[in-house]
Amino acid sequence: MQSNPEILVELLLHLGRLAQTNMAEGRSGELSSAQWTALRYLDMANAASRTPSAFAKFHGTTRGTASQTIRGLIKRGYISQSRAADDGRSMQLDLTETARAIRLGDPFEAMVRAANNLPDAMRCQFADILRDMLRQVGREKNVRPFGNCTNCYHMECAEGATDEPDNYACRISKSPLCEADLTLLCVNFQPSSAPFTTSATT
Amino acid sequence: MQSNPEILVELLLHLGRLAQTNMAEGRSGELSSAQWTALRYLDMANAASRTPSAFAKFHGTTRGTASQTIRGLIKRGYISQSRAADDGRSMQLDLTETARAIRLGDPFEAMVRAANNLPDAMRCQFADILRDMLRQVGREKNVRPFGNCTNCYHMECAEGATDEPDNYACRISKSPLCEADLTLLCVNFQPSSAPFTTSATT
DNA sequence: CAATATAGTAGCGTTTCGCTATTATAATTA
DNA sequence: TAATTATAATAGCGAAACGCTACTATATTG
Repeated sequence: MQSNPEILVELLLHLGRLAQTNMAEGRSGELSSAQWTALRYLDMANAASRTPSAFAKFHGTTRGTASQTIRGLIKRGYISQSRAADDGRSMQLDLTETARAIRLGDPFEAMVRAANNLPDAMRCQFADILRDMLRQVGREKNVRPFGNCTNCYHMECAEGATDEPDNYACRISKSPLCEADLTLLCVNFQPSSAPFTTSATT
Repeated sequence: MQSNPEILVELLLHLGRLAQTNMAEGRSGELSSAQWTALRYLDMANAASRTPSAFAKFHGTTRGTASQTIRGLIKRGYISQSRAADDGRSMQLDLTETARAIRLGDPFEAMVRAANNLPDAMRCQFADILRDMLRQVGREKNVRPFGNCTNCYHMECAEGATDEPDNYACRISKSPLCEADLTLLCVNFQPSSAPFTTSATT
């Protein structure tokens, strides 16, 4: 009935606020909104993207702030930190088992349940619309999108390829991709259809 | 294609973050995210709801924080403050003309443009889904919904009513409603179908 | 008229976040 | 190979946001 775009966006923001706050406990003893976001991100990102810098890009903040957010999680034992194998500057971040356990208490889960209650078709369309808007807003604000290998410009098929996942490789990391990698977020993602113009390099 | 609910919610949060930050200017000289939200809220709310307390409820924060957010806007001349006519404790907040002018620079407008680009039917469905999820999450987190008179439990028709808007009245404010009021957000909103159980009274 | 509830605000401390170095490692080039 | 430039991470500082606890003023209720 109502299709006023301003109200629509306000609804979306309202939902976003609601998803990040846990009314019950006044944030006491719990993690901050930024820290929950970091945990979720690290759970969704491939190895090359589990670094403070990549999270900073994802979260739209500075490396300094990201580093600080992560420090708190390390102190609490939710993240383990190690030097990256291929790049001595990078820190490799990984969720600990404790972190996976508390993920269930993420205030964001209430919204996951709500999304699960939607009929399948509606949920698919919902996701499509969100992706479309994200693309539009991202272009306007010069923010690089995140995505996974399945439709990434940098993915290539080995010659004489069959459908075996082992036959896929990434031109950036110069390494073959295992099946699990294909669905994980990657900081190097480039939409295969329309390569992104990196005009805004900070 | 993908309908993983977790990714869907993450998309939504990502979009919300993007909508609230202006990448160009490093937040300098501009308003905070909370302050933009206050300006938008005050522009959408009816007179009875343009108070610090009502905004605090809407924004999911405390009266103290809301008061502080608003203080900054008053200092900058974006909000005028006066005693409410019917309740001597309440402060009546109103946007100034200056505020309406700068509303155009709200980082949130990029998303309004994106929403506007959606086909009409899709935008309507999008809004419906958002409302549905808001209802679900709100119920789970015990947050009262905001809405307008059009489907509010407290609205009543005068006897022998025609379709003239003058014939509507609000049982809470005990006053007739002018046409403009009908579409504005109200802190006293109660869904007409399923009255909300106010079990969580702070 | 007394007791209780609500609206708003001030003040304090904590936390978050952005910004500016600074250090360490990679990549590039002379 | 040596020098230069770029990138990753972090420390430290300051500003701002936020929650919490009074406290005052006005309404409402018994």
